[in-house]
Amino acid sequence: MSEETTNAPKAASVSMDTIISLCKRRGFVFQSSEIYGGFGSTYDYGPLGVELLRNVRNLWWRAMVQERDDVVGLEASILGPEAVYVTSGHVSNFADPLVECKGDCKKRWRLDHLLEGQYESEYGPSKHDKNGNLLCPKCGGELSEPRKFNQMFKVHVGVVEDQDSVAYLRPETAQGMFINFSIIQNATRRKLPFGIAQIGKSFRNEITPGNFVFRTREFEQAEMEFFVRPGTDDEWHEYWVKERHNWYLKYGLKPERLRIRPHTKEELSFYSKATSDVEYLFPWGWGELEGIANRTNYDLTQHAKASGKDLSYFDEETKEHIVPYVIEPAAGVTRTALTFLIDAYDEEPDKDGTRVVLRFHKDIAPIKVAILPLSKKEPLVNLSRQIEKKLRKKYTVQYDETQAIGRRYRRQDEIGTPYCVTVDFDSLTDNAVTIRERDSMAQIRVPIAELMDALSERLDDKD
RNA sequence: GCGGAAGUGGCUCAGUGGUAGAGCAUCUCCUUGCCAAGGAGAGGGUCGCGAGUUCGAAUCUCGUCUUCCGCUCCA
Repeated sequence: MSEETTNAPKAASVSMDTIISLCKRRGFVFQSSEIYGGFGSTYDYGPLGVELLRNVRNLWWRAMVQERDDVVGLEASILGPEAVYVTSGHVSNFADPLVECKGDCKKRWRLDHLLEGQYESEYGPSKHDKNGNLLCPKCGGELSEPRKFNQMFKVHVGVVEDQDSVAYLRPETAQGMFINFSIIQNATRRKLPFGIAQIGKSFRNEITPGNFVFRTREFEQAEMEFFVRPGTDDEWHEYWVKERHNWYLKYGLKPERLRIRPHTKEELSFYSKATSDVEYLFPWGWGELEGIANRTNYDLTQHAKASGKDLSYFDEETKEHIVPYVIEPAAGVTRTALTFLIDAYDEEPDKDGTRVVLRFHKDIAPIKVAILPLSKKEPLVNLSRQIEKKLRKKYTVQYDETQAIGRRYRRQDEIGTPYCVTVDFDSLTDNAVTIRERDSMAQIRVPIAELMDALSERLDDKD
């Protein structure tokens, strides 16, 4: 399944420092709580960043829900009772017991993996001291007491401290779909196969967040649980892997920087029968954009057992109760937005400098059109403002009148605006303006009366 | 969390004991000006935060927060 090419694919040559700097300078995304010294692993999205995120969400929602008859939406709560996450397995499985080498190498090991001998292939048979205690597989050093790293955020609900109850911030949006499966199935009268989709924030107390917004403790997921008949799950799994791969291609990610990678047995999650990742070649290497997992009937079965509620599906044709299998495409919204940014980044040599362009797909671009009067003199400004007002009803627009026109084009290039509309002195007499295209820098003259149609032809989907 | 490196205006960086500089960016005015950096001017930092040493600290010490690279984990 993974696409091996003869030429090794090349990651974007842009450095993360460049991306991080651009993101802050132009108001895409930046460190949160900066005036207090910054707060680890949290980021705030500025004016351009929110538009970018919104585009990612909307395009995902359109493809996954609105354009399909077999998927419906959901927005479940972020707070959940302990029972949900005990049942889902997250309370026990999301707490990795780790031991640390107190010797020279200071490496950390997962105790469970150590006990199962998972490191033996690399480091040889397990080492023990004379009392039979395990030693560091690498250097033979003494190991620390195991410590648990629970990756879920535990919160306390209730105003009276000693009577509060434990709740968790969801570590994935998926559980909302499972625990509401029957309600939604009844409400929408959907027959198998059908899916429930949700976009929202999830929280994981990652041991090591990093790579800018790639791995953060608070992140946004776009997940869909697709319920199918047992026995058809493998086909559907394959279907959704292709479907999701194509989605990224459609919005312009470079094919050679995308690949599908099936998980090995060892790395499968506790709930998964098979998982394939859509991976992107980031500046720091391959990283997961989206995981498409076959979660089997694990979650519905567990929740049915724990809650005592029947979560099966009754098939009218065969007159039997089925616990559906689940195929789950789970994408990261924030991660996807970052990927579009990195992938779109381009520098081209210029007279004596560089032109920085974000070559966003038109649907991804935060700003669609910029209105630029050639001069700040009236009546150019007035005319430009009139055009701006009209375009704002349909598109995200920026108006800019400061400094030289060439510089303003560059500013728009740097934030990936596909089109600039320039109003000049001729516009006053010929009632026409210039549309300048980002990638080719080509210009065409169109009558103001036809401007909206001309832009629509370029920016809107044609059916 | 552990090991290593770092934290000076929006960005990149200089300044290593005497109360902060540069380039770029930003803003204003001039320039009838179509692909950046022409002219004149302006705003902006107390040097991550806290404490200590000192007559005096961005510059030394300690603590703390944050970032980056590894270990681990995942959308």
